[in-house]
Amino acid sequence: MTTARERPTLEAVARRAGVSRATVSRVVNGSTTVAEPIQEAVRQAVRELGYVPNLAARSLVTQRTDSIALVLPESATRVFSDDQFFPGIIRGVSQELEAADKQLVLMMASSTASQERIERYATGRHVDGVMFASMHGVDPLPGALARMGIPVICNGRPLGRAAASVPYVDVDHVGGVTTAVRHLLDSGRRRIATIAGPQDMVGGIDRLTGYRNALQDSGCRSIVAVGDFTRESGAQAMRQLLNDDPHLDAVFVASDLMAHGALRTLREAGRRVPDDVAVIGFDDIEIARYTDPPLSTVRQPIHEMGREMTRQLLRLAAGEEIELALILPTELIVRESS
Amino acid sequence: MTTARERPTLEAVARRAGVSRATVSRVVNGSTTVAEPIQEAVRQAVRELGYVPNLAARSLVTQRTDSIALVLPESATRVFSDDQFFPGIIRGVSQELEAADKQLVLMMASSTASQERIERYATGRHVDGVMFASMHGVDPLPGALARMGIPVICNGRPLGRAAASVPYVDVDHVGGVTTAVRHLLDSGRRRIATIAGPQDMVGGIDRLTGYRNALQDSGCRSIVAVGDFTRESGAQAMRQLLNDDPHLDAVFVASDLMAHGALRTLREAGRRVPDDVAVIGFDDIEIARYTDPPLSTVRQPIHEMGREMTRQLLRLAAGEEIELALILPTELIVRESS
DNA sequence: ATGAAAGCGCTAACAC
DNA sequence: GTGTTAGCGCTTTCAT
Repeated sequence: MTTARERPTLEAVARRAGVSRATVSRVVNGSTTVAEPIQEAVRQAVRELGYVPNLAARSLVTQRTDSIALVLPESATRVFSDDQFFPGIIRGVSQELEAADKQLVLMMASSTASQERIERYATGRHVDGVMFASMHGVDPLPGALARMGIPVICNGRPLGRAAASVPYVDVDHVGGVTTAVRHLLDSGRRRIATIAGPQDMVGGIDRLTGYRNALQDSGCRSIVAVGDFTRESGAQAMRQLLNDDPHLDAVFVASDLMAHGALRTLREAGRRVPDDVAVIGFDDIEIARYTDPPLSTVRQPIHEMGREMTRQLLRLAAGEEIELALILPTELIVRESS
Repeated sequence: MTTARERPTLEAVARRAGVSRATVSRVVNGSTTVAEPIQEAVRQAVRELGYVPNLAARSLVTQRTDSIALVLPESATRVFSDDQFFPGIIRGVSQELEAADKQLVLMMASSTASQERIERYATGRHVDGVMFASMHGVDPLPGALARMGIPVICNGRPLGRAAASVPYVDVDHVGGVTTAVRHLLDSGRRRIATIAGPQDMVGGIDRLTGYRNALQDSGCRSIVAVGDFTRESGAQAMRQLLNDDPHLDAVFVASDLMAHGALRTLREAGRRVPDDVAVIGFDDIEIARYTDPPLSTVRQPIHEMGREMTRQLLRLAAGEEIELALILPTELIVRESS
């Protein structure tokens, strides 16, 4: 049943239609310089034989594959958690790729083995370009691929040397956080803590930097706990902060998911939000509108970032020059608690 | 920076090492019939030139690509929701593929355009085989690919004609549900309702069949509401059931996520679980252990199903014969409420 | 053990 | 407009 039945080639179609291979190729690829009756004859032969072009052969000569990889250096468990970052990026990417009629190839890589397989896959020219998102630490792969002449773009400024050579799309973490912390200062808060994100990810690092910058000018001291962007880590970090400074009156949390966990801890500890403690998150995920009280947050355009990243990569793959960095704006969303 | 710098070919490596292309090919592919000093010379040339084999050229001659597609005919939003089915399957698939050193290519297809792109991709021999999961309605693609001689396997019995020709891996929905409903009957319940899954998916259909079968022998009448496997639809369906029969004393819910929603509705309606209404779900997702009360459920081995499906596909791709259907057992998990 | 040579199926000049 | 031809980069007999 699955005997790889002889599949018809261009040659076979050409014979059947009584034309040359070149003509069949033209028709298949939609060239207009073929007489209508011949086009029809070819199409019929294609139909009768069930001909489908062999992509390997095609890309061997065209040097294109019309597919693009999105690499997520995360475990499947993490990618499919309730962190809305991943679906946001993927939807943005899919949308642009669909418009360009390119195929998305999604690759997750947690183990070293899978990283190597991805490297082979990309350097072997299986894809026309590679996008990276949710990167951790100093990843050598983007730089390595770029050096081999493969179009590469990162979501989030890459850490390490790659930052200077691999183009990226990111949001203005520092600006957004600064605005948020200033807002807290302006509303009279003085003991402003933060729950930072993982310090091996650029989002985690930059948002902590933003917090520190904003406080520096104010004379307030910084109070820091670190989470890993999960809800549970937010709850845990909040407990630690309350322990470190029971009198804190505000907290900036580097992700809404962590902020959600932090709200739970605050409630358990009998603190009223925002009366006793003001909370501002980051991401503007759906759930932020439904927490009690609704969460003020810094909105970052994740979906737009996915789209923009894709557009940039396609330009790169088309041989155009692009900017090294494209930074999208963030926006403080203040939600009055009811 | 992204000038697709001339990439070295076998030819170049051969010249540099002073051997023939054939010898380089042998070394690169790990043939043992090459003298050690020559092997070393070749490896050095490969290193110096940064040679990477062109996969398109290779698969043109070998007729293999060493990559396998997993097609999910769902939107990204759905795939990345909190339905734990997707990560379970994907983890199982990844694990087996990794062991076989094959690359996973994940493809989501909601629109017609993306379905066509996937068809081109697979028929164009970009992958050595295709797996389908979470299928809706009668999907012609699996059968079409199989007819072209492409190894195909489905997760869940395909609906329509494909059921007879495309091999699949599924769990024993009917058996599991029957056991569950019998358990309710045995514990004295007589007004047993069900919240069914979507009736365009085999899981939804078969679980409803199981429910009907089990009731048929008992003389109890069936009370049915239909959801779409989401939590919200479960809450909604439960409201309808309570409306249809305020005196129902049990409900079998076709997924734990819907059961979670149903529990909420029951609580809101002032029904005690399990005293007033017994609830049994399906899936045994993590959250079932933490609901109030903990949820009895039918466990299906999703991760194992992903692994088994992959193993079967790899056998198929290797030219072996496989069974048309492989059905994994389900198991009733009874959780005593505290 | 190594090399020569024949393709794999397709596209793209270049002729006509 | 259509056909002829020369590869794309690799593997794999078949000689040696």
